[in-house]
Amino acid sequence: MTAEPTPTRPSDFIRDLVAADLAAGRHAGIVTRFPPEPNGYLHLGHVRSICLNFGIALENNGRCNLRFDDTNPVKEDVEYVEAITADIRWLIAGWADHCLGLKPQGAQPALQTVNGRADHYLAPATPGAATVEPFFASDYFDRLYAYAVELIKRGKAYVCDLSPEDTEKYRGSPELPGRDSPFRQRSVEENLDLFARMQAGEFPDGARTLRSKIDMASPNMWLRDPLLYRIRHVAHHHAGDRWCIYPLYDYAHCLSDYLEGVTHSLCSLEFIPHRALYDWILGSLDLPRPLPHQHEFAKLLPTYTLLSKRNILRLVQEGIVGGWDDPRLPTIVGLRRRGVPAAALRRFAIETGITTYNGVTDIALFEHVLRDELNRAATRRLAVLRPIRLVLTNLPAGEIIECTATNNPQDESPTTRTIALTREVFIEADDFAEVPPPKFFRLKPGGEVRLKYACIIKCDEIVKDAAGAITEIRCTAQLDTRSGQPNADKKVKGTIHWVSATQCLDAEVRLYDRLFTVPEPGAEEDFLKVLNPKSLEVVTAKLESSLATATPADRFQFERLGYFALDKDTAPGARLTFNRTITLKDTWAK
RNA sequence: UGCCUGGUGGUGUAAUGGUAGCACGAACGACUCUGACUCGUUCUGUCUAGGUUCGAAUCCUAGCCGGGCAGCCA
Repeated sequence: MTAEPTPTRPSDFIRDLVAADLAAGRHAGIVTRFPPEPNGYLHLGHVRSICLNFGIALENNGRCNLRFDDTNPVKEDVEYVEAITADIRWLIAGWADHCLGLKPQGAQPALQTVNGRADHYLAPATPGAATVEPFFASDYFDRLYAYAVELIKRGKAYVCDLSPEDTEKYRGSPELPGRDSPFRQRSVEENLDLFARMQAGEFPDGARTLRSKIDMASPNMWLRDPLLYRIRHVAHHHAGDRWCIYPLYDYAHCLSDYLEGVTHSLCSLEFIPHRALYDWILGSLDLPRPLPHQHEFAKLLPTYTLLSKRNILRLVQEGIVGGWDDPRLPTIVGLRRRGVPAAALRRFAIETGITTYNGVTDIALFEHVLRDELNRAATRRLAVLRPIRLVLTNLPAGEIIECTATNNPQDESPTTRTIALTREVFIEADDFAEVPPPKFFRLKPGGEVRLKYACIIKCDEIVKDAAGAITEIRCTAQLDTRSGQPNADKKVKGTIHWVSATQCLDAEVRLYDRLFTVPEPGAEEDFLKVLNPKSLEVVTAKLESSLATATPADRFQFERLGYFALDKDTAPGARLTFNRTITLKDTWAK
């Protein structure tokens, strides 16, 4: 008997719970959902939720609906709908694309009969359907309205005329019970009439609300007759101008889940007190299908970054970064522009696990998976960020020595390319020291070093300008140490990268670093005071000429420096612009 | 003085009454035509006190400490 190869399928308390529900026959299949509000961009913190929801769908042959939780038109915009949809597609591409739940364009929940009772259900689009779109909570406004009428008829909801200020006063505080609204005992007929008139636009914003009738003395604040509907005389980005009353999150969310046949509604820890309300609303209606259930897990909070929309917005608005897709930002668009592969984001989310404990995750773990992904995938190239001229005095000008370079040593059968060694080359300024510190393996006066893929050179002379700055290093090339030559196996302690001074490209290279200098900038009194002044440095680098054909999809390792990707600022035919995604690990303490 | 949650190395997690393990990190070493990768060694942990039990991170009691809850936001 041979052992089964054990796939590293994640296990956590939510997956256990899903498995248990399946085993108990509570659901025919698994449906999860990812419910962003279209009022900002997705960021690193969302990745855990996306990977959890899509991962569970994937592992159970289910689906994960992309649903916009768009119940607050004053904060939302179609711009975000499109950006978020694109981010999700990119993030799950090649992994869980087939689990992405979408619906036929314009589809609404359909009436059906279940066990002799009327019911509504919105089926997903069949795979490969021509015109599809995400789900929208706002597509359920008619249904939600009908459910609200039903709640009123059952004596479980009422129209309240209290002002926002009075509503707050009547609610009490966590230590003190609230008081019943003076409008709590209105008759069903009056409630029905008033609710219809709210919908008809007879009252101004804030004049009335529809509230659930639960328990104003509940120790759970979210059970003190929470609001179901408020009046907002504004048009909606998706639903148009048909409505002037809009449902609140708690009311819309559980019912949206139900209408879509969601089985497991996964959200973050702060919604724990809302769970009782989620269950109350669904339980107060006569719904024939199995009810969805809410389960909570801890948000992802990486160090050295800021995740809240408000804080990211401030960085954008104050011009500290260049926009929502600035590569220093933890937004998905920013990360993507920086060159981070989606697979690295997924691994980070999966490897940090799922728990109910709110902690911080060392960003070093992200950097580790990022380097690991890139190490496997990136094509090696030579580039010099801070060039210094080096002359091989025993090579005639104009002579070109072809050297063979490996494209990726991590490949099983690595391919190679040819690079040109010429009399004049550039090396990294850091790789030469006139007065070397201890254990300096690189080039120094009288010292030897290998030019990677070429030969060993010896430093004979330093040329300086009037100010004493080094302008040129003069060396002798030991051509018999090239690969295939008799002395190819000669050992030297250091190997450095280089590019031909005559066969190279100029490029703008943007060197990014962490945006903040402290692990938890969000805990500072003012995070602007802990900004890393060196989060971006722009240099003009010298690249080997094969990089001329780089495309945005390529991932490169500039040897001994780090991983780089072409930036979208690169205009066709113009000078190349590269972003540094992450440096190579550097264990040589400087 | 309310209710809801939660506490395992520096960090993230596993162990579901039976050897406290894994990963990141850090330190040192080996290898190296990338001071990368890889490999090896080492480092640090069950919040506290009682109890149940042959046996407790796990169950019970009490305490300590942390997070959350009073938007017509989600």
